Amino acid sequence: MRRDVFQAIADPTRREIINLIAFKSLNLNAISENFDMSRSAISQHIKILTECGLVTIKKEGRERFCEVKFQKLNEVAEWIEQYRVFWTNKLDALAVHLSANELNVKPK
Amino acid sequence: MRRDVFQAIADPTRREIINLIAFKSLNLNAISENFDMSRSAISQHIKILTECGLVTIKKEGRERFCEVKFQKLNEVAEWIEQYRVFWTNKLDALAVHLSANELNVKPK
DNA sequence: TATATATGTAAGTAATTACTTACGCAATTT
DNA sequence: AAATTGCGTAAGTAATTACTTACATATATA
Repeated sequence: MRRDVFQAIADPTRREIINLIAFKSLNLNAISENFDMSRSAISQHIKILTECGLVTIKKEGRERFCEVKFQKLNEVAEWIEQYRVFWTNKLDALAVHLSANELNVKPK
Repeated sequence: MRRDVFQAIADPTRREIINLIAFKSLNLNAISENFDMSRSAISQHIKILTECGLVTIKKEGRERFCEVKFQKLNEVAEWIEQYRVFWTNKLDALAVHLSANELNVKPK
């Protein structure tokens, strides 16, 4: 069972969940109130998010508050950032990139 | 059928394909030589990548050369960048972010 | 022209995904 | 103590995914 951040954020519901709890930790019921699906479905999405480390849960009595571990997004950010020079017009950045990588531009 | 960039890059094989053709446009056979799966499977991955706009195909005789349209990655980059301030230590950046958004920090 | 090459696609399949309802359990409230 | 609340999870299901093999088509080569 693959459980990586790329797969976790592939689902639009899970991205919405992250948006929702980005600024404010919420418990599970509060999260599911924002969606047109069962609490159980949300619970299962949260499970996937915690399994890949994107969300952590803090128990408070019978409630579970979910919060985002943003640094996990860095895995995705880094993968994308290596290509940013190709879609911006900053050719200076490309030059920096190339020299930083000592012109080792061969893939694989 | 969902066909967005988030879903396209969720698959590790497709990310490898992008890595492979990032610096050098390759035809389909050249791409599949790098993988332990059938040419047909790679062809289907390429189809998904083209359907979401991440890859375009240029015909040359009987060959089809695949190249990455990097700016499509911007959709993902932007979604992630909004959270970058939360995982870097740059609190100045956070301040800038907050003021830039006029302190409208409520999700949804 | 016959053959080889490069590719697309249909059909089939096993595994995975994204849900649902039902149930159980722990914590809280009455 | 009994009822309510918050949550996790099992089981079932329909749709999707990631492959496979087989076949069709267009282009290039002998």
